[in-house]
Amino acid sequence: MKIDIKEVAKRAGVSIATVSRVFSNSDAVKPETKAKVLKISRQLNYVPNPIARSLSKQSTETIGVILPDLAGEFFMEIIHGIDEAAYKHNWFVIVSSSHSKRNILETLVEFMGSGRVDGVVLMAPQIDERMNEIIKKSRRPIVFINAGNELKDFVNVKIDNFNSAYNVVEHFIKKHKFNKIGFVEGPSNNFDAIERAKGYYKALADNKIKINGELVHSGEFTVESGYSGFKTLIQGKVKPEAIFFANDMMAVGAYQAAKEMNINIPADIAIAGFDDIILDQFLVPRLTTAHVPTLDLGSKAVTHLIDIIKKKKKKTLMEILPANLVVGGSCGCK
Amino acid sequence: MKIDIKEVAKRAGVSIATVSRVFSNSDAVKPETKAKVLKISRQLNYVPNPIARSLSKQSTETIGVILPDLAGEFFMEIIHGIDEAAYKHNWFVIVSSSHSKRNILETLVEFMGSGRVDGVVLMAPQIDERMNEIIKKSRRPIVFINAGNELKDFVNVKIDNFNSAYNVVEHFIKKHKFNKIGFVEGPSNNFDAIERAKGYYKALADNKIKINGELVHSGEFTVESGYSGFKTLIQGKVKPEAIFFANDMMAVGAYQAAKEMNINIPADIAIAGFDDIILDQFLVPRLTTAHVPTLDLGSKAVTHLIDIIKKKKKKTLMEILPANLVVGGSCGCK
DNA sequence: CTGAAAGCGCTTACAG
DNA sequence: CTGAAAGCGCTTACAG
Repeated sequence: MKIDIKEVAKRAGVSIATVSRVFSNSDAVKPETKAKVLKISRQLNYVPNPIARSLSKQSTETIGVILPDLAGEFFMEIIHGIDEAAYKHNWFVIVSSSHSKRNILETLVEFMGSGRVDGVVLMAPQIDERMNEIIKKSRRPIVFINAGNELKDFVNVKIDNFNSAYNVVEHFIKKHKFNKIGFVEGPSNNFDAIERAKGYYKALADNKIKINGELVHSGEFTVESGYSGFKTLIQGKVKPEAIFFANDMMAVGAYQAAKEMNINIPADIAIAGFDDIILDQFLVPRLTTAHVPTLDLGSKAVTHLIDIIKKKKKKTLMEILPANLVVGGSCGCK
Repeated sequence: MKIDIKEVAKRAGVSIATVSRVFSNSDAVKPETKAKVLKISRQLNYVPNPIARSLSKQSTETIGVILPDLAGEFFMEIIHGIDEAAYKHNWFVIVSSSHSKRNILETLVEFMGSGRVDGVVLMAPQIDERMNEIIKKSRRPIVFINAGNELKDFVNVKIDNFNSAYNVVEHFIKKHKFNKIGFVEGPSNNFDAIERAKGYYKALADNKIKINGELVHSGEFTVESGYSGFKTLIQGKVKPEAIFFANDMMAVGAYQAAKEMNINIPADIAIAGFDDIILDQFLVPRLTTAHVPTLDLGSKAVTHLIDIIKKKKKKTLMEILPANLVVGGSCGCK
């Protein structure tokens, strides 16, 4: 037996409009009537059909999430944050990651064109021309996570790469009195990597430490590039006292290289990274790094998105979350 | 300007029924008519509204996924597998994890009662009475991941804990000629842990190795319990040649303990785990373990679910995926 | 406080 | 091969 609003209305002796009002609990309904409807509903195990409601209200109370890839703990935590925030507001989340077969663009079009979601949280490593067009044309709000600075007219929640990197390097300088500090950069087209590099240079400059090209090596955010970056720097002309890796995965590569070369961290050389991935906790000594608050990234994005949808006012906002310094043993502390 | 089926129909000079047919591409439509509709649609950027379609067809082409918790790489990969499989079939995925505030039960009721999803993939650590009732009453199909054996009437995709654990232990016996093999168990109420323990005991028995209670220690699947389990066994009366940990996190604890105690793995003692978490790859030496195919777990579950929904036949099936042995250096190989 | 009725954007059996 | 019309299960402006 199918239980719909009609059935409940019939059994409660009221119209479907009244039943509807009871469940949207906005309009006034006489308490007795309400009680009766609720009682019948419970008996019948009735739950309003959200699909029908969505069609009628022209809103789904669902947000779409588009991530570049569903692998990796970083994205996992973002989804976690998103899910938590959405739940608080009683919203649903549809997740979609881009695979080889499906690109971000396609998913975005799908989400935007259809009435399936009321808004989208988008994390795209880079925004190209076509994507930009879709975004500009879009009627539904979009909140970005960790996008570049080019998106002036949107809400963008991101990490403070610059200052956080600055703080890591300054820790080396102020606390440990190092002045030969190596740096293994990230990919040159990566937004995060660029900001982190700027932080490194600025920290040196502010502390009157001359920048030495011998101490800087390019990397790719991979374990391997950290491994080779470490070896190169350590065998270079200028021997660094410390090396700052633009992300933790590269620092992991450094641990491997150090082990092979019988170099002790931090006695022989200090190390720091960026991200605070779970793996760090298992490194011996623990890696000194900047903690990226992934969970917050997700939950803030959702909260902003729902605000925009509900209030229907277009907001422009850049929220920058700090990545606080996490001091482990790899820098020489402890 | 709102673009709906009516608008497209008007501009293409056909009825909405025809437009609908073009997009459901089931019914025959004259090629020229179809081309015309498609052209107009493209111009207008028209995409059929899936909400309206769902209401009309009484099916959503969306599956709900309920996981005990959205944290941890294990679940991440499951979602990844689910998402991939769903995408292949052009279905959507709504994810929901249980938090402190929301339990699995509540989410299940929500999914089942409403017309929001056509079926559910459920991963629950244990199935209690109330949950069982909901499950039994449910009209929509449910596919379980890693549930116990009690669910005879459903599709259940799971890991072959028993045989995989057996293989790990047998590797110690056959390949390395060990006969003093320690074991750190998982939680006693955990289904996976129980099966893995059985595998350990059976491998010993089949190889005529006497079971020695001194060599078995209880653990909690945590790093800490692995740490203390390792210490206890290594300082026990019977010194083990090898220790099998019921999961990798506990083995990680063993690495830490070994380092502290200046014990070399595998020279002084061989180690093996179960799960093949990402962390393993960074352990030195790499951990020997059983690889749990999480991705497959997710994708198989979805594929079964969609099959059931589409064919509308109730299926009962227990699909058991092997967790193949991954040989690292921790057992003494290499 | 409540009901009749139009409407949300589709699908599909029926008729032609 | 195509169209008119009923229907999917709700919401909500309007009238009372």
